Amino acid sequence: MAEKITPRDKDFSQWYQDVVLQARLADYSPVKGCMVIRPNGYSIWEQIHQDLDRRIKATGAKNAYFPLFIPESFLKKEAEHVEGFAPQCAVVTYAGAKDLEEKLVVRPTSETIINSMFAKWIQSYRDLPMMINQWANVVRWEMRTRLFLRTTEFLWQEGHTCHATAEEAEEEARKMLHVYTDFAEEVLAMPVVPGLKSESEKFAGALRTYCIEAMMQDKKALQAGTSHNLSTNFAQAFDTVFLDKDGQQKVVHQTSWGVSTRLIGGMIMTHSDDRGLVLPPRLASTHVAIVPILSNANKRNEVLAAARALAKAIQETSLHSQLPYQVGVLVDEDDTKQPGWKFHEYELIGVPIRIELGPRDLENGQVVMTRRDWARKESVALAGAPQKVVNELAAMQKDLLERARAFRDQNTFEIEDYADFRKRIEEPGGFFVAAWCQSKDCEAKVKEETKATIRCLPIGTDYRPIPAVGRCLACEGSGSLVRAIFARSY
RNA sequence: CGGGGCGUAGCGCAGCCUGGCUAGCGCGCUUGCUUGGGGUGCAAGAGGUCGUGGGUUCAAAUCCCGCCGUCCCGACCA
Repeated sequence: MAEKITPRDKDFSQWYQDVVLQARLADYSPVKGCMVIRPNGYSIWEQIHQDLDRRIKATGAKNAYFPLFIPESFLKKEAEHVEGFAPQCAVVTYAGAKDLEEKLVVRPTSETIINSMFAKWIQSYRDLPMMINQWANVVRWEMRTRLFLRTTEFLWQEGHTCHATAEEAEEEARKMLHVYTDFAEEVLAMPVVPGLKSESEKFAGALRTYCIEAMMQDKKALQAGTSHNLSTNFAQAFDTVFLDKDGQQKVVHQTSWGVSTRLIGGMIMTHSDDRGLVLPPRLASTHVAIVPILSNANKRNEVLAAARALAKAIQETSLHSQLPYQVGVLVDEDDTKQPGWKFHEYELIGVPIRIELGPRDLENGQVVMTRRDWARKESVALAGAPQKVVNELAAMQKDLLERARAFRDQNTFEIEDYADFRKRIEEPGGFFVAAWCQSKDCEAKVKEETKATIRCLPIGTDYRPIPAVGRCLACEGSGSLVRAIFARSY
């Protein structure tokens, strides 16, 4: 069933696609650029949804749902917004067997339609802050698509908040940046750099955009989440005003923030290897696959009984453990497949821990255990196996993050000389931290000449870009320098 | 929209350059036996309008032209 995986050294992009397809996470649909998420892939999204939803609610946001269709006029109310999104919108012009009086945009994001309701719901400062989140699908007609990373239709979570003051809105945008940073690192085991987008890279309609940027195994960057301070841009366009304590009519200050199914792609490109998917335990639904070795017909029932008892013991032990999830254990009793076949299969789909249990083990009172991110097998006493599983699941979650962080740090370089930069962005590649004079021209020049963009401006404890000394990477000027991460990206 | 590749069995491909015999191979599938601690082995089977339309020719999977589909690279990507 499963073909051999294309070696990564040939073509990372092809390797990535193979992992997605062969681990049966997703397929392309008949509609170009649209993705069918298979059960294997969707269960990962369910874990993300469940965990992140809890974190979002903890900030006070409430879930709601807004329509898929947005009247075209709504989108046009905010000038920068429509300019940024119009080229990639899908628009319904004909429905109910006739041409529509007003065209309907299939939402590329929901700022406008949500603001149309905010304007009705918000009357006084007592209604603030208003914090709404929705889990939904959006459509963006990109020219080029990639499974999970950039699909025509994708699933995401988008939060939209209204606040009485600019300070509160800014605080909210920063708070969500933290939520995303913690989530990416704790759950996806994907280290990220939190920072600010440059003017040219920020969200269309935002005052400023915070983001988290991750490094993939080919050393390219991936934007993994964004949190925008929208200031009053949309509120002014939609007349979202409130009566403040001082009796004055004021415009609300807003934020929006979101992450998408792209996180799944990022997680794959961070951890997986040539044998297939590597799933951080917190994203797995099956954490342990027990493969009973049924070679000996006389011992068959004994082996099966031991395997089932072990599964039960693991689940029970995990209930009393510190693990923040319930451990899923599978006993693979299918005897139309050989053990070797099963080993490959569970590696392909990324089951974190595999246990072999056969007649030989029963005699010795042990099992053979291996972790998906190990190259070795270990013999473990049967009695101690459940605790060992719990320990290794926790350790694997930690190890994956640390390994990815070490990889990123090893491939992040300080750089000053532009000629040197042009050489090294090609080979070996990576993140390049350099001084930037904050001019659009310098940013554009670098992009034009090297295909590298400013992924983000790392921020200090004051959330502002970190001042730099020396000279701008591109123009060698020495005025108003900040540190910027330059990299090629997805 | 540009540049390139590919379309032959469910999947992956060879054959094409240099036209010709019954269109092949691997995996998968079916049946039986065997095997089972890293994708067991053996045997017998099923499965193909060679993407599509036209042209050249005694003869086209193979040569020529159009079209369609698909993938990669680029442009695009809050």
